[in-house]
Amino acid sequence: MKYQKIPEATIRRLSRYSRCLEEIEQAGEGVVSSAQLATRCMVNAAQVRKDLAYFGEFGIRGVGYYVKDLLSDIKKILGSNKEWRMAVIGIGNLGSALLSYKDFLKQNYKIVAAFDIDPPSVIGRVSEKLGKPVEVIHINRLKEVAKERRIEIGLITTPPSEAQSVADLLVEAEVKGILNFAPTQIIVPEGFVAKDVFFTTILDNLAYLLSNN
Amino acid sequence: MKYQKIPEATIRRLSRYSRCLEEIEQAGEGVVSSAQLATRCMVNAAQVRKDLAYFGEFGIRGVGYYVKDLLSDIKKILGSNKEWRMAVIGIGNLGSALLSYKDFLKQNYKIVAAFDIDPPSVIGRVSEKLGKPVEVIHINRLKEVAKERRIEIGLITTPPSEAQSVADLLVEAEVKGILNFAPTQIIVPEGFVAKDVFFTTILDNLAYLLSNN
DNA sequence: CAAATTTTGTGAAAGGAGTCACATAATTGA
DNA sequence: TCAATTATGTGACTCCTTTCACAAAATTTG
Repeated sequence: MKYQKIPEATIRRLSRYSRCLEEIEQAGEGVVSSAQLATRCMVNAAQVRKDLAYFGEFGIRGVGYYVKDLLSDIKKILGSNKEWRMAVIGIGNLGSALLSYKDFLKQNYKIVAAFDIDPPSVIGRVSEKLGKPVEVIHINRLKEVAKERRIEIGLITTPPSEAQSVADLLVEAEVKGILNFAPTQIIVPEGFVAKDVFFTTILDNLAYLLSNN
Repeated sequence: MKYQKIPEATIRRLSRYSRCLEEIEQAGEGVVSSAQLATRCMVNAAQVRKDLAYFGEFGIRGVGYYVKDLLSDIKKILGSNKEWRMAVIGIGNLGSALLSYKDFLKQNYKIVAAFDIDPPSVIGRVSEKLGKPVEVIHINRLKEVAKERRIEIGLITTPPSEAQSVADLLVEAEVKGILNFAPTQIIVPEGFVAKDVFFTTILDNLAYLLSNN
Protein backbone atom coordinates (compact mmCIF):
# COMPACT_ATOMS: atom_id res chain seq x y z
CA MET A 1 0.00 0.00 0.00
CA LYS A 2 2.08 2.94 -1.22
CA TYR A 3 1.32 6.50 -0.20
CA GLN A 4 -1.37 8.49 -1.92
CA LYS A 5 -3.39 11.57 -1.03
CA ILE A 6 -6.79 10.48 0.26
CA PRO A 7 -9.73 12.69 -0.80
CA GLU A 8 -11.63 14.21 2.09
CA ALA A 9 -14.85 12.96 0.50
CA THR A 10 -13.55 9.42 0.86
CA ILE A 11 -13.00 9.92 4.58
CA ARG A 12 -16.51 11.32 4.99
CA ARG A 13 -17.93 8.29 3.19
CA LEU A 14 -15.90 5.89 5.31
CA SER A 15 -17.59 7.43 8.33
CA ARG A 16 -20.92 6.80 6.63
CA TYR A 17 -19.99 3.19 5.81
CA SER A 18 -19.00 2.76 9.43
CA ARG A 19 -22.41 3.93 10.65
CA CYS A 20 -24.24 1.70 8.14
CA LEU A 21 -22.08 -1.32 8.96
CA GLU A 22 -22.98 -0.93 12.61
CA GLU A 23 -26.65 -1.11 11.65
CA ILE A 24 -25.97 -4.14 9.44
CA GLU A 25 -24.07 -5.82 12.25
CA GLN A 26 -26.97 -5.11 14.60
CA ALA A 27 -29.26 -6.78 12.08
CA GLY A 28 -27.17 -9.92 12.42
CA GLU A 29 -25.69 -9.98 8.91
CA GLY A 30 -22.27 -11.57 8.72
CA VAL A 31 -21.37 -10.68 5.15
CA VAL A 32 -22.20 -7.69 2.96
CA SER A 33 -21.49 -6.89 -0.69
CA SER A 34 -20.31 -3.52 -1.97
CA ALA A 35 -23.65 -3.26 -3.80
CA GLN A 36 -25.69 -3.75 -0.62
CA LEU A 37 -23.57 -1.33 1.38
CA ALA A 38 -23.71 1.17 -1.47
CA THR A 39 -27.51 1.06 -1.69
CA ARG A 40 -27.77 1.62 2.03
CA CYS A 41 -25.35 4.55 1.95
CA MET A 42 -26.85 5.92 -1.26
CA VAL A 43 -23.62 5.82 -3.23
CA ASN A 44 -22.28 3.91 -6.23
CA ALA A 45 -20.97 0.37 -5.59
CA ALA A 46 -17.72 1.05 -7.44
CA GLN A 47 -17.30 4.07 -5.19
CA VAL A 48 -17.38 1.88 -2.12
CA ARG A 49 -14.73 -0.42 -3.57
CA LYS A 50 -12.55 2.49 -4.74
CA ASP A 51 -12.73 4.13 -1.33
CA LEU A 52 -11.61 0.94 0.37
CA ALA A 53 -8.93 0.32 -2.26
CA TYR A 54 -7.04 3.40 -1.02
CA PHE A 55 -6.25 1.45 2.14
CA GLY A 56 -5.88 -2.16 1.00
CA GLU A 57 -7.95 -5.21 0.11
CA PHE A 58 -10.70 -6.05 2.55
CA GLY A 59 -13.11 -8.22 0.55
CA ILE A 60 -13.25 -11.69 -0.89
CA ARG A 61 -14.14 -12.01 -4.56
CA GLY A 62 -17.38 -13.80 -5.16
CA VAL A 63 -18.32 -13.34 -1.50
CA GLY A 64 -18.21 -9.77 -0.27
CA TYR A 65 -16.96 -8.32 3.01
CA TYR A 66 -17.14 -9.78 6.50
CA VAL A 67 -19.16 -7.13 8.31
CA LYS A 68 -17.33 -7.36 11.62
CA ASP A 69 -13.87 -7.28 10.05
CA LEU A 70 -14.65 -4.46 7.64
CA LEU A 71 -16.13 -2.35 10.42
CA SER A 72 -13.07 -2.90 12.54
CA ASP A 73 -10.76 -2.10 9.62
CA ILE A 74 -12.60 1.12 8.78
CA LYS A 75 -12.51 2.23 12.40
CA LYS A 76 -8.80 1.56 12.46
CA ILE A 77 -8.37 3.68 9.31
CA LEU A 78 -10.44 6.54 10.69
CA GLY A 79 -8.78 6.39 14.07
CA SER A 80 -12.20 5.99 15.64
CA ASN A 81 -11.26 2.69 17.27
CA LYS A 82 -9.47 4.57 20.02
CA GLU A 83 -11.02 6.78 22.68
CA TRP A 84 -10.75 10.50 22.03
CA ARG A 85 -10.74 12.82 25.02
CA MET A 86 -12.38 16.17 24.44
CA ALA A 87 -13.01 19.45 26.23
CA VAL A 88 -15.82 21.93 25.68
CA ILE A 89 -14.89 25.59 25.98
CA GLY A 90 -17.76 28.01 26.47
CA ILE A 91 -20.62 26.64 28.53
CA GLY A 92 -23.53 28.60 27.08
CA ASN A 93 -26.52 26.99 25.48
CA LEU A 94 -24.65 25.13 22.79
CA GLY A 95 -21.85 24.05 25.11
CA SER A 96 -24.35 22.69 27.63
CA ALA A 97 -26.15 20.85 24.88
CA LEU A 98 -22.96 19.17 23.71
CA LEU A 99 -22.15 18.20 27.28
CA SER A 100 -25.37 16.28 27.49
CA TYR A 101 -25.64 15.15 23.89
CA LYS A 102 -25.87 11.39 24.19
CA ASP A 103 -24.64 10.58 20.71
CA PHE A 104 -21.21 11.84 21.44
CA LEU A 105 -20.95 9.68 24.50
CA LYS A 106 -22.31 6.44 23.08
CA GLN A 107 -19.33 6.48 20.77
CA ASN A 108 -15.69 6.80 21.53
CA TYR A 109 -15.70 10.57 21.80
CA LYS A 110 -15.66 11.47 25.48
CA ILE A 111 -16.05 14.92 26.93
CA VAL A 112 -13.79 14.93 29.97
CA ALA A 113 -13.59 18.64 30.75
CA ALA A 114 -15.59 21.85 30.47
CA PHE A 115 -14.24 25.39 30.59
CA ASP A 116 -15.76 28.84 30.81
CA ILE A 117 -14.64 32.35 31.65
CA ASP A 118 -17.25 32.55 34.40
CA PRO A 119 -17.60 29.05 35.88
CA PRO A 120 -19.70 29.68 39.01
CA SER A 121 -22.68 30.83 37.00
CA VAL A 122 -22.79 27.62 34.99
CA ILE A 123 -21.72 24.89 37.38
CA GLY A 124 -25.23 24.28 38.64
CA ARG A 125 -26.88 23.97 35.21
CA VAL A 126 -24.35 21.56 33.88
CA SER A 127 -24.15 19.10 36.73
CA GLU A 128 -27.93 19.01 36.91
CA LYS A 129 -28.13 17.79 33.32
CA LEU A 130 -25.72 14.89 33.53
CA GLY A 131 -25.58 11.64 35.39
CA LYS A 132 -21.88 12.11 35.92
CA PRO A 133 -21.49 15.86 36.26
CA VAL A 134 -18.55 17.51 34.54
CA GLU A 135 -17.12 20.25 36.66
CA VAL A 136 -16.84 23.56 34.83
CA ILE A 137 -13.32 24.93 35.23
CA HIS A 138 -12.07 28.48 34.74
CA ILE A 139 -10.44 28.92 31.37
CA ASN A 140 -7.19 30.16 32.89
CA ARG A 141 -6.55 26.59 34.03
CA LEU A 142 -7.00 25.17 30.53
CA LYS A 143 -3.33 24.42 29.81
CA GLU A 144 -2.78 22.70 33.11
CA VAL A 145 -5.97 20.63 33.00
CA ALA A 146 -5.54 19.72 29.32
CA LYS A 147 -2.20 18.10 30.14
CA GLU A 148 -3.56 16.39 33.23
CA ARG A 149 -6.56 14.88 31.46
CA ARG A 150 -4.75 14.18 28.18
CA ILE A 151 -7.20 16.21 26.09
CA GLU A 152 -6.77 15.84 22.34
CA ILE A 153 -9.76 17.70 20.92
CA GLY A 154 -11.27 21.03 21.91
CA LEU A 155 -14.83 22.07 21.06
CA ILE A 156 -15.17 25.84 20.84
CA THR A 157 -18.68 26.99 21.74
CA THR A 158 -17.91 30.55 22.80
CA PRO A 159 -19.24 33.69 21.11
CA PRO A 160 -17.43 34.37 17.81
CA SER A 161 -15.46 37.26 19.31
CA GLU A 162 -13.65 34.86 21.66
CA ALA A 163 -13.18 31.93 19.27
CA GLN A 164 -9.71 32.81 17.97
CA SER A 165 -8.23 33.53 21.38
CA VAL A 166 -9.63 30.26 22.71
CA ALA A 167 -8.09 28.50 19.71
CA ASP A 168 -4.76 30.13 20.59
CA LEU A 169 -5.06 28.82 24.15
CA LEU A 170 -5.76 25.32 22.84
CA VAL A 171 -2.73 25.50 20.57
CA GLU A 172 -0.60 26.62 23.50
CA ALA A 173 -1.94 23.66 25.48
CA GLU A 174 -0.98 21.41 22.56
CA VAL A 175 -4.54 20.29 21.97
CA LYS A 176 -4.06 19.20 18.36
CA GLY A 177 -7.66 19.02 17.16
CA ILE A 178 -10.25 21.81 17.25
CA LEU A 179 -13.91 21.78 16.32
CA ASN A 180 -15.17 25.33 16.06
CA PHE A 181 -18.90 25.98 16.43
CA ALA A 182 -18.55 29.77 16.61
CA PRO A 183 -19.55 31.45 13.34
CA THR A 184 -16.11 32.82 12.54
CA GLN A 185 -13.12 31.35 10.78
CA ILE A 186 -10.23 30.46 13.06
CA ILE A 187 -6.60 29.90 12.11
CA VAL A 188 -4.22 27.39 13.67
CA PRO A 189 -0.54 26.68 12.96
CA GLU A 190 0.87 23.70 11.04
CA GLY A 191 0.46 20.45 12.87
CA PHE A 192 -2.90 21.43 14.30
CA VAL A 193 -6.27 20.67 12.72
CA ALA A 194 -9.31 22.93 12.96
CA LYS A 195 -12.74 22.21 11.49
CA ASP A 196 -15.55 24.71 11.43
CA VAL A 197 -19.20 23.78 11.93
CA PHE A 198 -21.28 26.64 10.62
CA PHE A 199 -25.00 26.10 11.02
CA THR A 200 -25.71 29.18 8.97
CA THR A 201 -23.73 27.83 6.03
CA ILE A 202 -25.90 24.74 6.04
CA LEU A 203 -29.05 26.84 6.36
CA ASP A 204 -27.93 29.12 3.53
CA ASN A 205 -27.46 26.02 1.44
CA LEU A 206 -30.94 24.84 2.24
CA ALA A 207 -32.36 28.29 1.53
CA TYR A 208 -30.68 28.31 -1.87
CA LEU A 209 -32.06 24.91 -2.79
CA LEU A 210 -35.53 25.90 -1.61
CA SER A 211 -35.40 29.17 -3.55
CA ASN A 212 -34.23 27.60 -6.80
CA ASN A 213 -36.20 24.40 -7.22
CA MET B 1 -27.95 34.81 -17.19
CA LYS B 2 -28.71 31.49 -18.86
CA TYR B 3 -29.23 28.33 -16.87
CA GLN B 4 -26.33 26.24 -15.68
CA LYS B 5 -25.92 23.68 -12.93
CA ILE B 6 -24.28 25.38 -9.96
CA PRO B 7 -21.82 23.28 -7.94
CA GLU B 8 -22.78 22.85 -4.32
CA ALA B 9 -19.25 23.91 -3.36
CA THR B 10 -19.91 27.26 -5.00
CA ILE B 11 -23.02 27.77 -2.88
CA ARG B 12 -21.09 26.92 0.29
CA ARG B 13 -18.41 29.44 -0.66
CA LEU B 14 -21.00 32.14 -1.41
CA SER B 15 -22.21 31.70 2.14
CA ARG B 16 -18.64 32.17 3.31
CA TYR B 17 -18.20 35.28 1.16
CA SER B 18 -21.41 36.60 2.62
CA ARG B 19 -20.12 36.22 6.18
CA CYS B 20 -16.78 37.80 5.30
CA LEU B 21 -18.40 40.68 3.47
CA GLU B 22 -20.45 41.44 6.56
CA GLU B 23 -17.23 41.73 8.54
CA ILE B 24 -15.71 43.90 5.83
CA GLU B 25 -18.79 46.10 5.80
CA GLN B 26 -18.58 46.38 9.59
CA ALA B 27 -14.98 47.50 9.19
CA GLY B 28 -16.22 50.38 7.04
CA GLU B 29 -14.71 49.30 3.73
CA GLY B 30 -16.68 50.41 0.70
CA VAL B 31 -14.85 48.45 -1.98
CA VAL B 32 -13.14 45.08 -1.98
CA SER B 33 -11.12 43.20 -4.61
CA SER B 34 -11.47 39.51 -5.37
CA ALA B 35 -7.94 39.07 -4.06
CA GLN B 36 -8.74 40.66 -0.70
CA LEU B 37 -11.95 38.71 -0.29
CA ALA B 38 -10.16 35.51 -1.34
CA THR B 39 -7.40 35.95 1.22
CA ARG B 40 -9.95 36.49 3.94
CA CYS B 41 -11.96 33.43 2.93
CA MET B 42 -8.83 31.38 2.33
CA VAL B 43 -9.60 30.57 -1.29
CA ASN B 44 -8.11 31.40 -4.68
CA ALA B 45 -8.96 34.82 -6.16
CA ALA B 46 -9.95 33.30 -9.52
CA GLN B 47 -12.28 31.02 -7.59
CA VAL B 48 -14.11 34.01 -6.16
CA ARG B 49 -14.57 35.52 -9.60
CA LYS B 50 -15.61 32.20 -11.16
CA ASP B 51 -18.16 31.60 -8.42
CA LEU B 52 -19.70 35.01 -8.98
CA ALA B 53 -19.57 34.59 -12.76
CA TYR B 54 -22.17 31.81 -12.50
CA PHE B 55 -24.71 34.47 -11.58
CA GLY B 56 -23.67 37.55 -13.54
CA GLU B 57 -21.19 40.43 -13.43
CA PHE B 58 -20.91 42.20 -10.12
CA GLY B 59 -17.55 43.94 -10.23
CA ILE B 60 -15.90 46.87 -11.96
CA ARG B 61 -12.62 46.21 -13.74
CA GLY B 62 -9.71 48.07 -12.25
CA VAL B 63 -11.76 48.75 -9.12
CA GLY B 64 -13.25 45.71 -7.46
CA TYR B 65 -16.66 45.14 -5.89
CA TYR B 66 -18.85 47.52 -3.93
CA VAL B 67 -19.15 45.72 -0.60
CA LYS B 68 -22.75 46.69 0.11
CA ASP B 69 -23.99 45.82 -3.37
CA LEU B 70 -22.11 42.52 -3.59
CA LEU B 71 -23.38 41.46 -0.17
CA SER B 72 -26.91 42.26 -1.18
CA ASP B 73 -26.51 40.42 -4.51
CA ILE B 74 -25.08 37.31 -2.85
CA LYS B 75 -27.89 37.26 -0.31
CA LYS B 76 -30.38 37.51 -3.14
CA ILE B 77 -28.70 34.56 -4.88
CA LEU B 78 -28.66 32.45 -1.74
CA GLY B 79 -32.20 33.37 -0.85
CA SER B 80 -30.95 34.54 2.52
CA ASN B 81 -32.34 38.04 1.99
CA LYS B 82 -35.79 36.82 2.92
CA GLU B 83 -36.94 35.61 6.32
CA TRP B 84 -37.12 31.85 6.73
CA ARG B 85 -39.58 30.47 9.26
CA MET B 86 -38.49 27.32 11.00
CA ALA B 87 -39.75 24.76 13.48
CA VAL B 88 -37.75 22.57 15.85
CA ILE B 89 -39.06 19.06 16.38
CA GLY B 90 -37.77 17.24 19.43
CA ILE B 91 -37.13 19.48 22.41
CA GLY B 92 -34.37 17.56 24.15
CA ASN B 93 -30.96 19.01 24.84
CA LEU B 94 -30.06 19.79 21.28
CA GLY B 95 -33.50 21.13 20.42
CA SER B 96 -33.45 23.44 23.43
CA ALA B 97 -29.99 24.63 22.49
CA LEU B 98 -31.11 25.51 18.97
CA LEU B 99 -34.11 27.35 20.38
CA SER B 100 -31.83 29.63 22.31
CA TYR B 101 -28.90 29.73 19.90
CA LYS B 102 -28.44 33.42 19.24
CA ASP B 103 -26.73 33.08 15.89
CA PHE B 104 -29.80 31.65 14.30
CA LEU B 105 -31.90 34.55 15.44
CA LYS B 106 -29.53 37.42 14.61
CA GLN B 107 -29.89 36.36 11.02
CA ASN B 108 -32.96 35.81 8.95
CA TYR B 109 -33.61 32.30 10.17
CA LYS B 110 -36.39 32.48 12.73
CA ILE B 111 -37.61 29.65 14.88
CA VAL B 112 -41.34 30.22 15.18
CA ALA B 113 -42.51 26.87 16.54
CA ALA B 114 -41.35 23.98 18.69
CA PHE B 115 -42.82 20.48 18.79
CA ASP B 116 -42.39 17.45 20.98
CA ILE B 117 -44.18 14.21 21.68
CA ASP B 118 -44.43 15.13 25.36
CA PRO B 119 -44.80 18.92 25.57
CA PRO B 120 -45.74 19.43 29.23
CA SER B 121 -42.40 18.14 30.45
CA VAL B 122 -40.46 20.64 28.37
CA ILE B 123 -42.57 23.80 28.31
CA GLY B 124 -40.96 25.16 31.45
CA ARG B 125 -37.36 24.68 30.38
CA VAL B 126 -37.81 26.32 27.02
CA SER B 127 -39.68 29.44 27.97
CA GLU B 128 -37.25 30.03 30.81
CA LYS B 129 -34.37 30.24 28.35
CA LEU B 130 -35.82 32.75 25.94
CA GLY B 131 -36.88 36.34 26.11
CA LYS B 132 -39.87 35.58 23.91
CA PRO B 133 -40.77 32.04 24.91
CA VAL B 134 -41.73 29.62 22.17
CA GLU B 135 -44.58 27.44 23.25
CA VAL B 136 -43.88 23.72 22.81
CA ILE B 137 -46.73 22.11 20.92
CA HIS B 138 -47.69 18.45 20.71
CA ILE B 139 -46.44 16.87 17.52
CA ASN B 140 -49.90 15.73 16.47
CA ARG B 141 -50.71 19.37 15.75
CA LEU B 142 -47.68 19.79 13.45
CA LYS B 143 -49.57 19.87 10.16
CA GLU B 144 -52.12 22.38 11.37
CA VAL B 145 -49.59 24.71 13.03
CA ALA B 146 -47.11 24.48 10.13
CA LYS B 147 -49.79 25.86 7.79
CA GLU B 148 -50.87 28.51 10.25
CA ARG B 149 -47.36 29.83 10.88
CA ARG B 150 -46.13 29.32 7.30
CA ILE B 151 -43.20 27.12 8.31
CA GLU B 152 -40.75 26.37 5.52
CA ILE B 153 -37.91 24.56 7.30
CA GLY B 154 -38.03 21.83 9.93
CA LEU B 155 -35.12 21.02 12.25
CA ILE B 156 -35.21 17.41 13.40
CA THR B 157 -33.61 16.98 16.82
CA THR B 158 -35.37 13.81 17.93
CA PRO B 159 -33.64 10.50 18.70
CA PRO B 160 -32.59 8.72 15.49
CA SER B 161 -35.37 6.15 15.83
CA GLU B 162 -38.00 8.87 15.33
CA ALA B 163 -36.23 10.93 12.67
CA GLN B 164 -37.76 9.33 9.57
CA SER B 165 -41.33 9.43 10.88
CA VAL B 166 -40.90 13.08 11.82
CA ALA B 167 -39.57 13.72 8.31
CA ASP B 168 -42.69 12.02 6.92
CA LEU B 169 -44.87 14.30 9.03
CA LEU B 170 -43.02 17.36 7.74
CA VAL B 171 -43.46 16.19 4.15
CA GLU B 172 -47.15 15.68 4.80
CA ALA B 173 -47.32 19.21 6.20
CA GLU B 174 -45.58 20.44 3.03
CA VAL B 175 -42.57 21.75 4.90
CA LYS B 176 -40.16 21.72 1.98
CA GLY B 177 -36.81 21.98 3.76
CA ILE B 178 -35.46 19.67 6.45
CA LEU B 179 -32.30 19.85 8.51
CA ASN B 180 -31.72 16.54 10.24
CA PHE B 181 -29.51 16.46 13.33
CA ALA B 182 -30.37 12.87 14.25
CA PRO B 183 -27.55 10.48 13.37
CA THR B 184 -29.49 8.51 10.77
CA GLN B 185 -30.07 9.06 7.08
CA ILE B 186 -33.58 10.22 6.19
CA ILE B 187 -35.29 10.06 2.82
CA VAL B 188 -37.72 12.61 1.39
CA PRO B 189 -39.64 12.66 -1.92
CA GLU B 190 -38.83 14.79 -4.98
CA GLY B 191 -39.46 18.45 -4.43
CA PHE B 192 -38.30 18.32 -0.81
CA VAL B 193 -34.78 19.01 0.40
CA ALA B 194 -33.16 17.28 3.36
CA LYS B 195 -29.68 17.94 4.72
CA ASP B 196 -28.01 15.89 7.40
CA VAL B 197 -25.78 17.34 10.09
CA PHE B 198 -23.78 14.49 11.61
CA PHE B 199 -21.48 15.58 14.40
CA THR B 200 -19.88 12.16 14.49
CA THR B 201 -18.94 12.41 10.81
CA ILE B 202 -17.11 15.64 11.52
CA LEU B 203 -15.43 14.13 14.57
CA ASP B 204 -14.41 11.03 12.60
CA ASN B 205 -12.89 13.36 10.07
CA LEU B 206 -10.94 15.17 12.74
CA ALA B 207 -9.85 11.85 14.27
CA TYR B 208 -8.56 10.71 10.89
CA LEU B 209 -6.55 13.87 10.35
CA LEU B 210 -5.13 13.69 13.87
CA SER B 211 -4.20 10.02 13.45
CA ASN B 212 -2.49 10.48 10.10
CA ASN B 213 -0.46 13.65 10.37
C1' DC C 1 -4.94 62.68 -23.51
C1' DA C 2 -2.19 58.78 -23.73
C1' DA C 3 0.56 55.62 -21.16
C1' DA C 4 0.77 52.95 -16.98
C1' DT C 5 -1.72 50.55 -13.54
C1' DT C 6 -5.22 47.93 -11.59
C1' DT C 7 -8.53 44.38 -11.41
C1' DT C 8 -12.31 42.03 -13.52
C1' DG C 9 -14.25 38.21 -16.48
C1' DT C 10 -13.27 34.12 -18.96
C1' DG C 11 -11.24 30.58 -22.30
C1' DA C 12 -7.93 27.02 -21.83
C1' DA C 13 -5.22 23.79 -19.12
C1' DA C 14 -4.60 21.02 -15.20
C1' DG C 15 -6.06 18.33 -11.62
C1' DG C 16 -9.41 15.42 -9.01
C1' DA C 17 -13.22 12.56 -8.27
C1' DG C 18 -16.73 9.34 -9.81
C1' DT C 19 -18.35 5.72 -12.98
C1' DC C 20 -17.89 1.95 -16.14
C1' DA C 21 -16.52 -2.34 -17.55
C1' DC C 22 -13.93 -6.26 -17.24
C1' DA C 23 -10.23 -9.47 -15.73
C1' DT C 24 -9.57 -12.06 -11.62
C1' DA C 25 -10.63 -14.90 -7.82
C1' DA C 26 -13.65 -17.40 -4.80
C1' DT C 27 -17.74 -20.38 -4.31
C1' DT C 28 -21.45 -23.44 -5.56
C1' DG C 29 -23.58 -27.25 -7.75
C1' DA C 30 -23.96 -30.97 -10.88
C1' DT D 1 -13.66 -31.73 -11.23
C1' DC D 2 -15.33 -28.38 -14.13
C1' DA D 3 -18.71 -25.10 -15.63
C1' DA D 4 -21.60 -21.47 -13.95
C1' DT D 5 -22.17 -17.82 -10.82
C1' DT D 6 -21.01 -14.14 -7.93
C1' DA D 7 -18.65 -10.13 -6.48
C1' DT D 8 -14.09 -7.90 -5.80
C1' DG D 9 -10.22 -4.84 -7.40
C1' DT D 10 -8.70 -1.71 -10.82
C1' DG D 11 -7.35 0.48 -15.45
C1' DA D 12 -9.57 3.57 -18.54
C1' DC D 13 -12.86 6.99 -19.34
C1' DT D 14 -15.82 10.76 -18.31
C1' DC D 15 -17.21 14.48 -15.83
C1' DC D 16 -16.60 18.21 -12.79
C1' DT D 17 -13.80 21.71 -10.24
C1' DT D 18 -9.99 24.58 -9.67
C1' DT D 19 -6.21 27.23 -11.25
C1' DC D 20 -3.73 29.77 -14.68
C1' DA D 21 -3.09 33.38 -17.78
C1' DC D 22 -4.49 37.02 -20.46
C1' DA D 23 -7.65 40.23 -23.01
C1' DA D 24 -10.88 43.79 -21.77
C1' DA D 25 -12.31 47.63 -19.16
C1' DA D 26 -11.94 51.13 -15.74
C1' DT D 27 -8.94 54.39 -13.28
C1' DT D 28 -4.91 57.04 -12.26
C1' DT D 29 -0.89 59.72 -13.37
C1' DG D 30 2.27 62.59 -15.83
